[in-house]
Amino acid sequence: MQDYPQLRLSNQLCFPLYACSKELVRCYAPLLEPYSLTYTHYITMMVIWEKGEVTVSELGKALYLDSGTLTPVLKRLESNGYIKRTRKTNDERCVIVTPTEEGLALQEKLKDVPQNVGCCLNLDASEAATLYGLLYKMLSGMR
Amino acid sequence: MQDYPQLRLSNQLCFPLYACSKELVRCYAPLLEPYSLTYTHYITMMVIWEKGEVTVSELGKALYLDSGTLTPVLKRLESNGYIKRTRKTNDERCVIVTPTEEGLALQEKLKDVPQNVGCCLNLDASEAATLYGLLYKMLSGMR
DNA sequence: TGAAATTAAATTGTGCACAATTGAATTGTA
DNA sequence: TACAATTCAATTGTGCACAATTTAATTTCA
Repeated sequence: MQDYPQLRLSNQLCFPLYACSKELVRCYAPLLEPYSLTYTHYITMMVIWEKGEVTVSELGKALYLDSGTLTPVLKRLESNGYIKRTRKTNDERCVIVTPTEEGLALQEKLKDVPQNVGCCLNLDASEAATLYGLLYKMLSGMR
Repeated sequence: MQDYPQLRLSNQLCFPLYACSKELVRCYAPLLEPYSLTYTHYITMMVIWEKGEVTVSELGKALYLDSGTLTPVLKRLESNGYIKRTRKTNDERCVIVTPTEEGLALQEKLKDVPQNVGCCLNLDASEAATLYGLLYKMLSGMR
């Protein structure tokens, strides 16, 4: 049946990447759900916390997401009271996203999430660092 | 704005994993599209080629997917003529998936896909092997 | 200056992914 | 043997992700 070894699932690099990513996102769900956040909301908030104010396209570059994904995500974050969306006064095309007080307060509530997820990772610190480096190296060649 | 360093995007291991996975799936799209396949179809066919015949739940275990995802994927693979779906005669609950001639013939057509994707990876063989090992180690602790 | 080109975000349409539920078949066991 | 529990796939509902298109604002430049 299997004519080419390179077409075996166990010979793919892409597959464990795909599976790990999904499983890891699933680990976050129960930790974020109490705040009505999904994983995508969570990483979006990270960029907003860091930059203070950011346009949709800047968010897209940071997160590798386009407006088709971000627009509904941002609408929901806004309706949940975590962010404000306004237009730039000197360029009405751009939407500026800023955190609300409640959005900033999320940091305190979520500060233990990374550690809690890290625990179910089965990697030691040095392995995690190696993995991190390889993933960013790979990413750098892909866009 | 950023009160906790552990909540910075650049301090997450999950994020490059998530981004890499998405970008890599995107690399496959143009290579698979001529055969009306998505990435999910492609990895599903890999398991079918390898096992020759396989139930939906076996596919789910191999691919980390549930029937909610697989049922529509398998229906489409069937309507495209790549697989057959039948019920086990001794257990009518189970659906058995087998490749058609056309489904088997896909292997020849797709045999260069792994190499073509591998080229845009920016990793040498030893780095890829390290990454592979770490991802499977991580996966092993997650389910 | 004014038309063409570009840019930004939103919209539309398709498909994946998963939780939860359903319904049918099978298995376990009292 | 009957009935409860389990298993399997399908269904339902929600949300992400992305390609392609649209609409509006801005910029370029003839």
